[in-house]
Amino acid sequence: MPFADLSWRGLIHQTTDDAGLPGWLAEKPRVVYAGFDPTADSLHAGSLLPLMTLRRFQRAGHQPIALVGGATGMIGDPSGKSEERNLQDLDALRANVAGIEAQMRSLLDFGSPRGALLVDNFHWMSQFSYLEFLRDIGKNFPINVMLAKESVRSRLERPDGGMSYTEFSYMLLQAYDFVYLNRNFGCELQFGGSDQWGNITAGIDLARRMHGVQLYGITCPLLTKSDGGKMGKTERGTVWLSAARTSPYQFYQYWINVEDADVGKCLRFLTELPREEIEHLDRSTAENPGQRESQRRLAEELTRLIHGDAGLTAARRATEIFFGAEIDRLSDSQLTEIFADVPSRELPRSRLDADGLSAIEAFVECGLSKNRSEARRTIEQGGGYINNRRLDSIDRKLTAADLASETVLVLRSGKKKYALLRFV
RNA sequence: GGGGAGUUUCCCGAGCGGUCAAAGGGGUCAGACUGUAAAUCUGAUGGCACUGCCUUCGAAGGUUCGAAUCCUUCACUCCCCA
Repeated sequence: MPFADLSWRGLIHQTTDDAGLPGWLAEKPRVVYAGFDPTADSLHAGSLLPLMTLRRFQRAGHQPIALVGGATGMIGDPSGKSEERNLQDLDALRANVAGIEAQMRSLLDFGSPRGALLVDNFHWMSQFSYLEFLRDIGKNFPINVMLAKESVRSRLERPDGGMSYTEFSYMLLQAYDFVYLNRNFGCELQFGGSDQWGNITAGIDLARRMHGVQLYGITCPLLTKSDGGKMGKTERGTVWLSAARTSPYQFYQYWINVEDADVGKCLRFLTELPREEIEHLDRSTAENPGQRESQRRLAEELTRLIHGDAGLTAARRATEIFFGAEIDRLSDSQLTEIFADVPSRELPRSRLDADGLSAIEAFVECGLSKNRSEARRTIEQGGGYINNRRLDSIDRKLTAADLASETVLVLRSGKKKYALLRFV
């Protein structure tokens, strides 16, 4: 049942047993694992795909294991990476793992009897001595097979090519993870992006050699944008799942702005919307692209999933206001939350007294205009707004009556460049 | 070592004694249109106390009522011949 679901969603790139897997999965609950990199204390948009897939398996009655690579993260997977990773120190890794775990709790059920597990391969990898690892694990890897792996070959073929012995060993570690999870948790299926194929099959080979057991692997296509860029990156950087790093508003906006060409794939890969609804949304995008129904639905689903109903409400409210709704009688805390990403500046409250602060000065003070000439120009051309109300005169003076909340004035230049002035 | 060309406002690039804050293009900023898209169109684009004033055309001096434009020296860049 999950197989058919994964299949129509386009999530199946390769499997180790096309014919057998659907039946094998339907037969009884299985244990599935996918790996995550602990390179930061938060997961990012790119982690959503494997995470959602684990969630699909769990909902279909299987037991998911999320493996964070505390050990492998120290090494770095050479697949598709441009350069060798900086080795991270232990404390940083520990903190990262803790942050990631907290985020996974909202997507996977860790509580019930056969609930999801979160494991860190540092726990078992750090127990090995070098000699033991070579003797027990290393001897099972023929060098010629390792060299033939895509991840290794492509690296060696590059003009600036080459990789360290450490990176070369990466696949042994990931292979052993699979064997370890099989032995200790009965895990029999590994899921990953198509770039993980070599590492997954390495694990399957190792299990067969060491224990004579048959394990399985599924890879999914990489989630890329139609223009070749990486999904989950903006000009301002990575889209994180942590609200502290990427506000719910920014997160929501990222998905709202997904290209028409990519939105169908995102709906299939990242949401749990049923097939009929997604197909309906596809038609809507084709016939009525201006409505952007698909993008709205996508942003809504993902924001709710990651940031909850409260996060979604906040993101929507921020969206309304960012796109021009008049700002009136709000509180400082509401404004601060909505405009969390906007530059702000404090001025003494006395500046609003008497004749008040000229609009031109306000634009310069908050940094929206470099100098008075620029501020004058912007306002003269109809691009100056206070609390989202267009300024109609360059002589406009601002007083306490213009505050949008207790102490805040919201300035805007053009369509969506905002700044705040706080009067304290 | 000899000969030649150049250095202009954010960038490219015109200007070669007054009408030059300096053409044109790019970029940027606003406006219109629009799907929070792309494209397009319009306006603006040294500063300020903004119908006026001040500071800019490699640097410093000089000629002139007046210089980005002429002269001198200096600095840097490029090309050609040795």
